[in-house]
Amino acid sequence: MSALFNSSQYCEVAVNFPVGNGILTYAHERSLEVGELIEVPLGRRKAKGCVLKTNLSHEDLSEEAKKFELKNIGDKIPESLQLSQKEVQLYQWMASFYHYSLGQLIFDCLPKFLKRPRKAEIIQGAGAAIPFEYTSEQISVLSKMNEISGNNFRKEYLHGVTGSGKTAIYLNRIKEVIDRGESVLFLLPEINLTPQFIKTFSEYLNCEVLSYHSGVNASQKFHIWKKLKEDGGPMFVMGVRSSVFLPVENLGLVIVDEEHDSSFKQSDRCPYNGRDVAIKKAQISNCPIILGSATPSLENYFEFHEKSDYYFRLKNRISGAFPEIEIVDSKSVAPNESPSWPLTVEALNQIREAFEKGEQVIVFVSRLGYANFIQCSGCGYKFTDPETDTNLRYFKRRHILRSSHSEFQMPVPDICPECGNMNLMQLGYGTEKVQEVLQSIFSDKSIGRFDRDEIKNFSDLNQTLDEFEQGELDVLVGTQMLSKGHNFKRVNLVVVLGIDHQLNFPDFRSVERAYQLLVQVSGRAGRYSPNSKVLIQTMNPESSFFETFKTNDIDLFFNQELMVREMTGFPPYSKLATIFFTGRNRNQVADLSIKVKDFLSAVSQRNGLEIEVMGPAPVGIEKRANQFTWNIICRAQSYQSLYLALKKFDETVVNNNISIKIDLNPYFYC
DNA sequence: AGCACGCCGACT
DNA sequence: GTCGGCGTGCTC
Repeated sequence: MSALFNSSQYCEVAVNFPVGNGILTYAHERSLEVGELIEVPLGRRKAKGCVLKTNLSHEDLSEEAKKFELKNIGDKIPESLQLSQKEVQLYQWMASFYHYSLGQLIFDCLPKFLKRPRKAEIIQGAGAAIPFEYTSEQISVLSKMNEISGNNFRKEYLHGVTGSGKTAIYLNRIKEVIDRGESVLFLLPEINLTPQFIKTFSEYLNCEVLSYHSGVNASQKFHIWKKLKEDGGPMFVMGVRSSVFLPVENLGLVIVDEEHDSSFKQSDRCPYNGRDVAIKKAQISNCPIILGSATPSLENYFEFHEKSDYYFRLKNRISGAFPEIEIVDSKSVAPNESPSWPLTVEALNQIREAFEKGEQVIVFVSRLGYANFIQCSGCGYKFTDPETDTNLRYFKRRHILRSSHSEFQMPVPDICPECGNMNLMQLGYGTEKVQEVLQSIFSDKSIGRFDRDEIKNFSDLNQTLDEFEQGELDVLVGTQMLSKGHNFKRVNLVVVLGIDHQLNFPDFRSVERAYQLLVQVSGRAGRYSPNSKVLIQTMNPESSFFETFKTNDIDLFFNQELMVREMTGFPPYSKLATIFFTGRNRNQVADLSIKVKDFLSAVSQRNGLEIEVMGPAPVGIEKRANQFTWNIICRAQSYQSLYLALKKFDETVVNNNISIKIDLNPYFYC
């Protein structure tokens, strides 16, 4: 150690604050390691930080850093963890890709540090032999997978229709990695992380199995992090989006199931996509990643289909058959004229027939509650949420009006507060209404509901699924929650209501989403029968969308949709980024949006980046808790040009009382 | 994001 | 006279 003179050493620290990239320079005397979590002085307070570079000399510093009288770092954060080189690398990539403060990102992703964390449940897998036979199609896919040499990073895609046995393929691949002593990270949407699913894996894997989801509390989460840091033994970790940050050592395989699912996209804080971060994580760990789905995202279909050697396909169901698709014109049933509304006569007849055959029925409805909103027939007054100005949804059993966009709720009023009229109309329908209608028509049957309103936790979920399994329920009326994974033995009729809402949603992905939803919902019918049906009610039965859907040919759909995207210039033929501006003063928000638009257009022009900047415009819910939000949308041919322009923007645009958020690869286009 | 400074309204 | 409202500005 050269202790002569005041030859201080310096370090770069990613500090948990939202300005720029969040990286600041400090002096340090004690020895420091990259990835250490420390406290640093920031203005008149202390902030948390993560060490990025150590032992820098004065010459190593940037001109910017030299202008400051650099302060000394503080102590190590007590009870904290230390990040590995690979973790730091992943966060650095994310911060740069998503244009987000590195320090803030790290502390957003890490668990809360606690003195005495409560133990989380870790299951010891039984390692039983797989008792079922693989089909010839599964064997063929597995042998093609085995032909690929090496355990290095590569992106694989497993595209298998619903009921084709993707899980068995995963299981085979996972077993192989565990047997060689490495760990596996398996990401999936929360609604698919069912107890049944966890049980399946723990039965056949000969290692510790742990799951990470919203039901795991902060204390248990920290315990899991510590356990993973200390124990490099083979482990099977399955979890939701945020599990991608778990410090799994000796990672040998990453799987992202239901890759297309919107729940991999985070919308608040750093708006990352867990699937894309998982790809980067696999790359950093130099191991393969498998993306899987019955309904690939168009972006990934475009990337893999007929382009990749690692695109694998299962086209047949293990048992049962694909359901017949019947499109029914719902214009025949007018609201409030028929007691069966919103169900058509055709739907009711087929439900009755299913009952006569001793079968069960699933009715899919796109919305919750009893009515979408309540309106006064006298003066047209609508009951709205004071926070967001959106219509309040009517929940009959709870006797409340509730907002879908905030916590606001109120008792159902008897009279119109504007004109005193007592005739308040209920408009639109949701799951609760459909349940009531079915119950009144089939009074000797038992109609259950399966939505966020009714199913609040694992135990509700298990109970309702058990009741359905046992035949105590004849019908399940449900939302998206019903569309994934479940394997019902006696369901050969699925009725779909409200798909028009999905199709008419003003977003370039609305058709893709509607298609994915229909495929997933259809996947619940005919898992064990050659004769099953999906009945779809729509106001546009002649639409070519349904013609395509009826063919059961997903390649046909994808090719049509790709043509539309190419003509309109949307992803995968372009890359998008949305920039949000939020502030209390509407004019300032609008002015800054315009300034930034002009700035980005000029940057693009000057550097030949060919970026199209659309907007600005207020967002769907412009005013929220007294804050206004506007956005602009940037469209480019490549990530590179988008990156360059947004980097210039980060470096140049300074704002004081308007907060700015960049959403790269936004999921919603509005 | 915090946190302090600073300049105007109404309270013991 | 001072307590406190939240606009403005800065953080290695």
